[in-house]
Amino acid sequence: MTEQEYLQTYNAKAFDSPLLSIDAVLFSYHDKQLKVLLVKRSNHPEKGKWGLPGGFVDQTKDRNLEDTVVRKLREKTGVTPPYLEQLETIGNSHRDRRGWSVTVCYTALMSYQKCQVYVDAVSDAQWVETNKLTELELAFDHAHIIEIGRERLKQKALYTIVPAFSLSETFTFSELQHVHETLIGKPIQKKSFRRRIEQADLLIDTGEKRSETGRPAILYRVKPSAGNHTFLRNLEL
Amino acid sequence: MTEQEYLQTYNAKAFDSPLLSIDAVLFSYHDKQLKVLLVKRSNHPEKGKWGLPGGFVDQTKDRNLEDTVVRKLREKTGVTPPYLEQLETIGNSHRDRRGWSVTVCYTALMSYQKCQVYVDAVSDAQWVETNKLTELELAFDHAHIIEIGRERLKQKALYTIVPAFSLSETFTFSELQHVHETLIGKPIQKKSFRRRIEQADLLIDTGEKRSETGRPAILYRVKPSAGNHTFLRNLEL
DNA sequence: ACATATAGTGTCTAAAAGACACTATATGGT
DNA sequence: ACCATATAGTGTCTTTTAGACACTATATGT
Repeated sequence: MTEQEYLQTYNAKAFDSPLLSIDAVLFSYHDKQLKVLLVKRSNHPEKGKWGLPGGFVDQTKDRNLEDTVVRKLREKTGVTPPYLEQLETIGNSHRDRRGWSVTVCYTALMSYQKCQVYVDAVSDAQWVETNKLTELELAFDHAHIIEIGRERLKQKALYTIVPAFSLSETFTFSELQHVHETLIGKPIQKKSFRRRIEQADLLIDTGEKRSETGRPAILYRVKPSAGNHTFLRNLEL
Repeated sequence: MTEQEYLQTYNAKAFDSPLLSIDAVLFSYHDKQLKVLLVKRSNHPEKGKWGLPGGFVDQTKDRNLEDTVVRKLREKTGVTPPYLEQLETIGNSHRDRRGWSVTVCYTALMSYQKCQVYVDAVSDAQWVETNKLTELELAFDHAHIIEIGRERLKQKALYTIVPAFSLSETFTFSELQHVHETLIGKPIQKKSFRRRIEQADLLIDTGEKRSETGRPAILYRVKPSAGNHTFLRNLEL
C-alpha cells in the first residue's frame, strides 16, 4: 500500500479521539487590580457558569492553534491581544463530563481600555478581579487554569517586563511597578526596578507626562521587542 | 434541555476534530554527546522515516496526557524517565497530510545506560547524536520539535541542573558541567559552576569515586528535589 | 510661602558570577 | 623512587547587579 492509497482511504472518525479545545486566560490591569476576562457559558455542558473564553478549532477558518485563540478573543474583546503565549495543555479523562478532553491553554495580556467598550457591549463577557474569583463557581477546571496562568505571569514578572502588556498603551514607571508588585505579592525597590529597565532600554519615552497629585510622571510605551527580553538576574521573592 | 439530556444525546464524532497525538523528545548524554531517541515509522504516513516516539491517547488505558507519554516511552526504552516536562503543543493544518493535526510535545531526560540494552533489543529505536540529525530526513515537523526541545533544555542549563537527569545515576561534577557546556555551546568557569550547585545543596555525595586518568572524582547523585530548584541568577551566555 | 504627595536619583552594601592561578591526587614512564 | 602529566578541586580577587534607603525634584492646594 502506498502513502497515496493510505491517505485516500484514511478516515479520521474511525478512531476515538479526545475532545480538543483551546482556552485563553486574558489578563488586564486596571484600577490597581489584576483582572481576568470571563465568559458566561450559554450552552451545555456547565451552562450558566462562568468560564474562560475559548472553544473549538474551526478547520476551515484556522490555519493553526493561535488563529483559533485570536479568533475567540476577538469575538469577546474586539481586538487582537499584543501579548499571547502558550501556557500549558491539560488533557485527561475527568475534566469534561463528555469524556476524554484536551485543552490547549494560552495566556494573553491586553489593555483594559482598548476593549472596555466592546466587552461592555458583549452581554456574556466581563472582567473579574483575580482576588474575587473564589466568589464564582467556574466551569470545568478553569479556576485551576487561571491559577497556572497567574503563576506563570508571576514568574515572568521576576525576569521580564511582559506584564507591561496588561497596561494601557502608555503608562508610568510606577504603574508598571505596581503590576509587578501585585503579581509578585511583595513590594519592589523602585530604584532596582527602574535601573534594570533603563539599562536594558526596554521603554520609549513618549515625551508626555501625566500628573494627578504630586510630581508629574513620564509616560512610556513598551518597545515591541521588550516582550522577548529576559534579565540575567531575577528580582528576589 | 437539562445537562443530563444533553450528555446522553452528545456524540463526539458529530464534529470535525483535529487529529490529536503526543510526541516525546527524549534526550540522554553519553560519550560526550547529547543524543535523542528516534523511532523508525512502521506505518503510514511517512512510513520508513525516523521520527519521535509518540502516538495517540488510548482512552481506556490513559487517565491523562502524561500517562500516554510514559506508556509510549516505556514501549521503546523499558523504563519511565526520571524527568518529564511538557514542552509545547503544535497544531496546524499542514504538519500532517491526513489533515489538521495537533501534537502535545514533551521533553524527557534519562540515563543512557538505564535503557541501552532495551533500546538495542527494540529493532526500530535508536539513539542519534543531536549534531548528526541533519543527516536524517525526519518525519513531519519532528526536526523542528527537537530543536524546540533542545532550546528549552539549553535555557534550563542556565538556571537549573535539570540536565543532570540525562546522565547515569551517579556522575561526577565534570560530567555534569560537560552536559551544560554542550547545551549552552560555550565553556563554563568550573568554580562558578561548582559553587552555585554546592550552595544550593542539590547533590548527594555517594562516597564513591571514579578514576580514569588523573585525580579520582567524587561520584554524586541528584537529590530528587533538584529538578525543581531554580537559581536566582543565570549563567552568562 | 509652605505642607504634602508622588517622581525620580545618589550611593553604599551585599550577593553571586567571572577569571584565573593555585593545590591535590591519581597514573604511567624512566 | 621520582617526575611528567592529567584531571579534580580550592582560594581569592574582580565585576556585575540587586537591595536598602536617604536624598532631591516638581507638581498641587491652602
